[in-house]
Amino acid sequence: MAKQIPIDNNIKTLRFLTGEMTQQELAEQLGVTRQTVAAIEQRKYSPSLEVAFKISKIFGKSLNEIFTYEES
Amino acid sequence: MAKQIPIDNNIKTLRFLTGEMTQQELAEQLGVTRQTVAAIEQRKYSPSLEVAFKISKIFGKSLNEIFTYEES
DNA sequence: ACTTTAGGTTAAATATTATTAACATAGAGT
DNA sequence: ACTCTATGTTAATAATATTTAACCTAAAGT
Repeated sequence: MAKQIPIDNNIKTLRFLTGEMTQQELAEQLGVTRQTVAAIEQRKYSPSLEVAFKISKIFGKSLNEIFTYEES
Repeated sequence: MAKQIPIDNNIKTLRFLTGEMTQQELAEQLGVTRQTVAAIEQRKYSPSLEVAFKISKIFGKSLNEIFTYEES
């Protein structure tokens, strides 16, 4: 199990609430690769603010509704 | 004038609304350097989500109250 | 059994963000 | 005029995010 970063997200849940959207479809809308979406969902690393904003826009949620910062 | 990234912020304003906080003081609270704070304020690049969350916490504002994404 | 699709995972390369040190300017205070 | 303090700026480097390609498994459809 690889190390996780301290920022959690509910992208995976939101994908399924949005018509069974696949990682691939989300990636295309974001302009990133499928592996990047997978890595973000698994908290391998946190996305750039720009990608975070695009995700936020796609799901119609505020940044804070999607991402949460877990204090160490 | 160097290129600007598409994410705006009002960190500079918030610093002054918070007891004349300097870039140096903010940088120390964030655990980054003064130059990083200066670069972010001038939109040289957007901060990592983690740094963005720390800024958000220091000023007691949501991410969307501090950062805005400007559509191209 | 075969094929397709979704997703997990890894390694190596590239792009972007952040650090450090240095030098510059402008304003305030003495 | 001199001295701080805050800030802007640049170059080189380090750290992190993202890409690309590859291989793997599981589930569903045929």
